[in-house]
Order: sequence, then C-alpha cells, then structure tokens
Amino acid sequence: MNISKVSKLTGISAKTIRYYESIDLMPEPARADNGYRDYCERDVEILRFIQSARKMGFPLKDVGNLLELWQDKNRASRDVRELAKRHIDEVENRIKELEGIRDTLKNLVDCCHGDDRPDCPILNSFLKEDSCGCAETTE
Amino acid sequence: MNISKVSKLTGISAKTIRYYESIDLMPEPARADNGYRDYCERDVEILRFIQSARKMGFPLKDVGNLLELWQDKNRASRDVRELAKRHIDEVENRIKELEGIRDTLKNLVDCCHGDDRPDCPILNSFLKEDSCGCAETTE
DNA sequence: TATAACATTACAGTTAGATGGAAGGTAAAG
DNA sequence: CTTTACCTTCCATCTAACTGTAATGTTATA
Repeated sequence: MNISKVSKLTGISAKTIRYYESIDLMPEPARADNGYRDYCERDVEILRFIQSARKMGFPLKDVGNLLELWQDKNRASRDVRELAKRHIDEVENRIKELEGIRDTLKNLVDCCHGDDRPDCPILNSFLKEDSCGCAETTE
Repeated sequence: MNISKVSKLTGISAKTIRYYESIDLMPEPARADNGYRDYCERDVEILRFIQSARKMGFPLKDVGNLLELWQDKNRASRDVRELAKRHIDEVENRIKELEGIRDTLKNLVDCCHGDDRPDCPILNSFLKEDSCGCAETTE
C-alpha cells in the first residue's frame, strides 16, 4: 500500500504521514523494490490511533506516550487512565477560561448600542482593570 | 517613564512591549535624550487595552483592528460589536469542541478499569472510527 | 514515446506570540 | 572608580504541528 492510498484511507496527508515518521511517532514502514514506502494494515491502524488521539486534543508528545503504552503488552492501564485524566483536567480548565471570556464578551456586546455612534462600551471596557464595561455583571 | 516602569505597571515584559512596537501594534513612544524609550500615560493605556483584549482571547491581528477602531473618533461601534460577536462565535465553537472531547474522554476513563491489567478501553477506542470504547454513550 | 501523476529526499518556511542572547551604551549606588 | 542594573539594537531561537519547494526518480496513461 503506497502513501497516497494510506493518505486516502486515513485522511492524513502524505506530507503529515512522512512527518510523523520523521519525528519517530510512526515506525518506519516497509519499502518496495522501487524505494517507495509500503504500508501494511498495522501501519494504517497506528495512523488511525494517532488520528483519534489528536482528535481528542492530545498533543503529539502525549500521543507518543499513548502509542508506547498501547504497544507495550505489559502496560498498566492505570498509566493510560492517568494520562487521560490529566488531559480531561486541562480540557476542563480551558473550557472554564473560554466560558469566562464568552460571558464577559456577551455582556459587553449586550451593552454595546451597535449603531453608528462612536462611543463603544466594548472598547471602553478594555481600559479598565476588570475588562467589563457594564455597570453590573448579571451572571 | 522608562520601559521597566511600564513593565511593572502593566505586567507585560519589556521584551514583549518592544515586540508590540516592532509589529506596529504599539505606536513608537517618545525618546529621552539618552535614547531610552520614554512612555507617557497614554502609552500605558494602550498597553492595558492590548492586555485586556489579549485576555479576552483576541489574536493580535484583531487587537490591532480594535485599537484602530478605538483611536478612530469616527468609528462606528457596530464594527467593534461585529468583531466581538465573531469572536464569541469562535469561542463558543471551541467550547463545544472541547466539551465533546471532555465527554468522550470521561466515558473512556469511566470504562477503563485503571488497574494493572494491560487491556485498556481508552487505547482500544483509538482504533475505532468513533473514538469511543464504550458500548453506549450515556450522555 | 511523451507526459502527467505519482514517489523520494532534504531543506526551508509557516503561524502566533513571544523569548533569549550577544554586543554595547548609560546610570545609579557604594 | 567600579560594579551592578539598567537601556539599546539586532539576530536567533522556541513551541507545535505541519506545509512548501526543489531536484530527482518511477509508473501509469494517451
């Protein structure tokens, strides 16, 4: 199976597949007589694994750890669970941050008259320490 | 006011303040006789503005637009409002993505026995299209 | 047989937002 | 007067995860 086939199967670009190999995330695949990379089912499986982990927001560094754990037959699932739990914590912290930003911005947008007048509460708020131009934050 | 003073006032590093100037986000400040940057209150205000916008998650490109709008006395607040609303949409999309990831990971962690046994539902799930190792997704 | 569509490597560039460090000038404290 | 702590510019480096490009070789199609 050459690289474009694998690329189509997984949706990962050939460039990126070679990149994963170059950073030792992917094992080196077999080579055909012409020197072309010759992937097997297992390789595709590994790429799908990487893809899933990436979709879950794991950075490549963590994906590497997960791959090692996956390929280590004696791995403790506890390790994977801990890695996942740490990642959940990070995701939740990020969600909270973004929710705070969203709420503040919504307040600001609600307070902004949104017409042709030059005075804008959103911009005014940026001059204040608390970054909110409204008299009260209602939520 | 020299750069370290401004840095202390705003919490933005001198390096970063110079960087903002280098990318034309900050106007060039006055210079003292010795060639040192000599900031005025207005400059500090601009830096605080940048800082607030950054804290709200606006990328520097957008911060530049907001600064222009702020300094344009004839600006329409509508423009700012639209910029903020677009940003809210982006933030909300990102929150939804992260919530999806969090929910899937939580399901996986709940299904993972988390002991020393090598079989791990989290890793197994990465081999599947839908990235969830549980029989049912309950939420 | 020409030509397009693949493959290879190696190296450079991208984005965003800074940060580090060298080489040198200035200022304030002891 | 020396040492330390500033300041300046300029250029390089960092993170993360790719992407682009050039030069070159191979394979499939018209």
